[in-house]
Amino acid sequence: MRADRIFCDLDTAALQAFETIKYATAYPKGAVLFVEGQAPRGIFVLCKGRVKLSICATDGKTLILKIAEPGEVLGLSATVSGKPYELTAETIDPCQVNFVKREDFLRFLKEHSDACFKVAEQLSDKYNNACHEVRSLGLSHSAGEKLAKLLLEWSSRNGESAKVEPRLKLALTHEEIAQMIGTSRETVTRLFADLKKRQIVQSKGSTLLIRNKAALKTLATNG
Amino acid sequence: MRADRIFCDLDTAALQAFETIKYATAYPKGAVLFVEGQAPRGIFVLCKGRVKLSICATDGKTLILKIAEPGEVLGLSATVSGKPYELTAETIDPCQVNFVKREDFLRFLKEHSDACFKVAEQLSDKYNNACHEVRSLGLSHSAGEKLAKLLLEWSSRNGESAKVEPRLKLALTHEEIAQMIGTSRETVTRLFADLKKRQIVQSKGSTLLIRNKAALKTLATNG
DNA sequence: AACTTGTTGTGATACGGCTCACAAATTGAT
DNA sequence: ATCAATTTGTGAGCCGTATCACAACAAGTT
Repeated sequence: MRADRIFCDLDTAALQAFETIKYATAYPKGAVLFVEGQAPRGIFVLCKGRVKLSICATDGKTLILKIAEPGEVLGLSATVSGKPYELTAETIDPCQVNFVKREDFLRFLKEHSDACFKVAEQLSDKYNNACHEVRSLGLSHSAGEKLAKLLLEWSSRNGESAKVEPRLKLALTHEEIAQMIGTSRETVTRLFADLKKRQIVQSKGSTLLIRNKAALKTLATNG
Repeated sequence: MRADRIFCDLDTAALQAFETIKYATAYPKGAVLFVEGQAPRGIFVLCKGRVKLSICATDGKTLILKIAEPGEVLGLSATVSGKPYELTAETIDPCQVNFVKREDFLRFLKEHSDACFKVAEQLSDKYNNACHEVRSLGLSHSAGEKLAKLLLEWSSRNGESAKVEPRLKLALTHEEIAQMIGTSRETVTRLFADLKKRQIVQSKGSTLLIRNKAALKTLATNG
């Protein structure tokens, strides 16, 4: 319920102020919170559900940057800088969201310096992630390398990372996975086929079992 | 001299505080301010000269993210978040830099909320740029498209953008340009040859004349 | 059970761009 | 002016992967 972690450990005055300016809202699956290029209306604190963050080229080609989880603040940098949203946010589950209007939020930041500092930290994190994305995209990892990285990252989220043979749910289609690593759907299908043939992974329904984590790590680091 | 623009329009108290914690330093050409992966020592406010910001893969492949100009604050997000520097900063001119130690800077931010807000804005900008980079890398623009974009961006910096046939100095080698758009040196050479053959650009020494801006723009937008 | 719709598996083909290997042209030192 | 070092120009070949075109499933509908 209280998943707006970022603004949680503020002093009570700030917390109260935040309560008065936030709008608790609910969105169905598939709702669009904002679209890249739009003028920033405000921030969205994700409390429940997942949100797909993506950028999209004029020709329809899409790159999924990340699947945001509860606790994340969306639209923060655009709201702070006043520049257009740099990406598109679309719910992929029913979501609960706290929305704060831009003017309210900016006033809130100026009046509560500890919140402002938290925001700076948050923005640093986002920048950090973006840099990782740039690294993975720019230093031309092969598609196979990027898929291996993605699978390892996913397995580390589910608390399954410690296990020798981590298990994970593939909640995304090959098409979406392709959009996450910047390749085509067919390539993803072929890569999975290859991983299975080489006994590195094994799938039962939508569950994927990593049978050879070491091999996957090798793939993730060496071309 | 007073090129640390970001912290310029603060109240006098903050300004004074900043003066006491900054170290004015000078670096020769080729000096390394920080390396990706290092623990953050503090921020570097670039006052004079240019700094090359890059990330580097284990195999030596390098991607130049940007050439920072005076006024830019380097190492900001790492210093705020405490995570390692996410890129490498190396001077390509003799540079004058104001350095502020991490602890001093964090204290400064907590004591001067307007500075903190400025930092949040600055970080938003950086995040924005990173997103653009992601877009240009991820949505697989062809090498030609990216080069066209780069040339247009450069011509718009020199105040030459208004002119019908902007002129610009190519201060970088083909190799470095290749590292900026994530391709190989040979490809850059071939692309330039092609642009010249098609009368879109023309070069005299290290000066490049854009003869057909419209064509270049077409290249930059349509694959 | 028959159909529609969305996903996945797989071949054939084509192309962009990387690599390798030199040659030609600059640039800078002495 | 000469020589070394760097940068640029260009060909040939190769590899990864995008694209196209279907076939094989799966899941839900009526």
